[in-house]
Amino acid sequence: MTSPEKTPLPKNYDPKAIEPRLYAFWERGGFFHEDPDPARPPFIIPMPPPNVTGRAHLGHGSTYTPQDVLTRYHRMLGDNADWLPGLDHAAIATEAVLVRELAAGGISRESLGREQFIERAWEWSRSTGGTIEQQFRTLGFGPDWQRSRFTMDDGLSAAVRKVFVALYREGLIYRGKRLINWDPKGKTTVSDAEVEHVERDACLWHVRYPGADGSFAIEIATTRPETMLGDVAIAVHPEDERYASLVGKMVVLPLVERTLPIIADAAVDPSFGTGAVKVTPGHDPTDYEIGLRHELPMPSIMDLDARITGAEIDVGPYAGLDRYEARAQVVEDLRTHGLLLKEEPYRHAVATSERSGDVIEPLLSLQWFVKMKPLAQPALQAYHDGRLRFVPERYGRTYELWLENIRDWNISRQIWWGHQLPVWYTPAGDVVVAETEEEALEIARTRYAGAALTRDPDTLDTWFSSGLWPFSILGWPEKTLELECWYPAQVLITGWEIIFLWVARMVMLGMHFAGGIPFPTVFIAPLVFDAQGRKMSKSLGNAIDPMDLVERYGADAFRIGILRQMRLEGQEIRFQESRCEEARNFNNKIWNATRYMLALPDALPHAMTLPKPAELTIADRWILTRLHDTIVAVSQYFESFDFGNATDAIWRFVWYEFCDWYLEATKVPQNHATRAAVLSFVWNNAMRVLHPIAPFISEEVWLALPHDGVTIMTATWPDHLEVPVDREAAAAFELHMAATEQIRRLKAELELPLGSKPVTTLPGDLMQIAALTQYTAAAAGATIALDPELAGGVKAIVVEAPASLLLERYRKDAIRLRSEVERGERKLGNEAFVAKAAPDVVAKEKEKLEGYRNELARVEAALASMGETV
RNA sequence: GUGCGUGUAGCUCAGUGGGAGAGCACCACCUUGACACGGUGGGGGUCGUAGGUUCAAUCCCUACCACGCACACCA
Repeated sequence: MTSPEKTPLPKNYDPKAIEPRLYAFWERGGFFHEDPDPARPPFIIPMPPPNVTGRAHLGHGSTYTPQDVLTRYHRMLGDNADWLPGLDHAAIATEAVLVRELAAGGISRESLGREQFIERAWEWSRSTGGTIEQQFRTLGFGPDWQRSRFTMDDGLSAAVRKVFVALYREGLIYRGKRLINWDPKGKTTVSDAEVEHVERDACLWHVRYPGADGSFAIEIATTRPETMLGDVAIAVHPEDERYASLVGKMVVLPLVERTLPIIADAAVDPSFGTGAVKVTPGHDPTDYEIGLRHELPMPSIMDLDARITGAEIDVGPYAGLDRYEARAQVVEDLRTHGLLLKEEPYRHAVATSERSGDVIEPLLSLQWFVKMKPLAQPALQAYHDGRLRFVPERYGRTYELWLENIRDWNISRQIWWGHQLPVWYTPAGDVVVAETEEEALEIARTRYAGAALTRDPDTLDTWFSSGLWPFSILGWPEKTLELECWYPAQVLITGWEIIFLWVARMVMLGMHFAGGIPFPTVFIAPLVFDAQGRKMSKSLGNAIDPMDLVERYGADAFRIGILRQMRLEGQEIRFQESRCEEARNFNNKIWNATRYMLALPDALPHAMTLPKPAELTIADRWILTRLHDTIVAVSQYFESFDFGNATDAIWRFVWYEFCDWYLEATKVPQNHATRAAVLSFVWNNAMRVLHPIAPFISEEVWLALPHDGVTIMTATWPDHLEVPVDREAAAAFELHMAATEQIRRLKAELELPLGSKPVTTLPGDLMQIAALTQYTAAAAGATIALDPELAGGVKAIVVEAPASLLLERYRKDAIRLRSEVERGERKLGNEAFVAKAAPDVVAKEKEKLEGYRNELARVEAALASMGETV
């Protein structure tokens, strides 16, 4: 391959001029696309499908960039690598947007009708759904777009129905009246996993319940006085002596004058409040459990609008009031009756809907559930026997704990956008579950001798369909080649906040239906917060749009910036935009190093042609050795998901080793003969190592230099075995580096004048140091000279300068060296140390002491010669 | 309440049982065959506190303090 034409490149790297062009080139070339190939090891990552309504945010930076990095890395390794993208229909979020839009036009969901509503939802999904995928392209993410799936696709919907019917027939899906989490704002149930307990300031009211026989009264404490309308008992702890004599007696429920029994139940904490609690099984999870144990009635006093209703039990004058109005009214009436004993400020965790933010209302309702224990068992087993592991490991505990305490999953939602339950009812109320309406009719005819069926209006929890993701996107239940080759995937990458909602459910459903764990490894990426550790949110105004960052610094800089902030054990990133700016500077550095190479008079030879080993200089050998080590390190960091260290390793190599030292060394005449070949070789390899992290600039540079192939995307991952290593030469060069730094320091401290004429009388290797330090012969009465006797291993630098300048320097050195010598002597004088420490540690200590003593002797001699008493 | 994580330079964070590190910020100097989105040099930390193990602790153990997070039916 010939050297590309040497056209001058602009001085600053301009990502905007390059990134869109390269992305289009990749997509047009079909480089992201892959077909199953049983002959090669698979590397599959199912992309967590972003909400169809969503937009890219910084969280995608920390969770999706690693997926792109690993996919690109494994593609270069030659694996059958594919990153499978898609979109989630985001039932509640989408429905909420549409309902809001309709309301703005004065239309209700019901007046529009289900069919129309769903048509709108489809339109809306189609029109906005492209946004996030386009944004992902801007970020350089390269999933296999041709395989993109949507959770409402025909195929995926069929899988959903199949799974539902199968679970129902196995008895793992059932319908029942249970206490569920009602979201009054979203007008739907939500699962336990979608309920968030938020600390809020509230009030604890102490209320007096008079005894029915008038001989006593009992005081209870509650945060929800309005629910007392649904009270069915008072409960105390069985061993609470204060109330032992009252158990079995009756009290009168204030305001509505119902008599309630006093019961004993261990769920009551005697130390809290008064030790006596009101029991409202229809509106509180604890009370519901107590109600079940004691076979208490469970009246509902609230409807789906969270208004008080007297439909099931007498609620006095409160019927029709909103729950908060009712609370205020009840409190006021209690006060009027003298039954309110105390009001104290109280801070506690309130159950809140993650989606709508509204306070959850526990309600008794007839809903559909998945029986989780039988599904959880194998999923736990897989974790325990190591088939499934988490990185970092501690997240496995989270997974384990949840599965051990798992409760049944409420899957029916009262919204329209989503997978409608494949459930029909006969006029008599018989339940028919089938994959299609035809099948349902058939069942109804044969089993119930009727054909009039009404379909259940509810839809499934969004997470039900995403729980099938790793296999539904591969064509399940059809026996496809994809399923055969690409299931299970190799890794799943996501944030810890959806370990329960999504990860655990994929494991359970995958094991149950697809024949095994969906992925052996789950990498939990850190979540992104602002620099103060606060969650990024629109309302706080601290949210950073990744598109803005790309605009300012380029996609590569965004990726590098966020990857460098990822630490293996970290659970959060306190995002600093400055990291992206630094990364932009880094890219500019790469760009200019490339410009330097292209501007050299030497033609850059083919990238894989190195000079004969004997011809390589120590600078060449050093940078090649460092390249070798960098390839090994980055590969290992990728394999262990340590993206922060991987990026740092490349950064160090490119900037501090290649640019700061090697490029400078190529300006020294003794390195001229070999530099073009070594530069070409090293830079070609470095770009390939960089590519998974910074796909654009690595491609642009790689294409600009001698290379094989059409795109770096399909180039091979550098093989460290092809990079010559010479540790001895590398160590020698490092001595030169140390000497160079020493001289620079002296020059800076002594403020010696700069010049441009290199000294030519120094022996071979020292020339290099002289050149790197811009060393010049005597000027203004000062000279720095290298001790030529020490050429093999530079250890001392002779400085001649005006005594006044040197004196201070030597005094400082003497102080430092004396303390070092003292430290060493003390350590070696400690018999226990010499006797018990490892021999090599002792030997090293002796060597160090010796070195310091020699140096000190030199300095003291110099001081003495200047008339200083030492 | 239980569990987990974190506390190292002004900031964000690496790191190791044997002389404390990086980037940014700061100070000084420098336009040297690419880069001022640059180069060179420098100042700055009792490694949260108190004990313990060890010849040796920033690192291991214990307790405590501070912060963050998850789980939990304290109404």
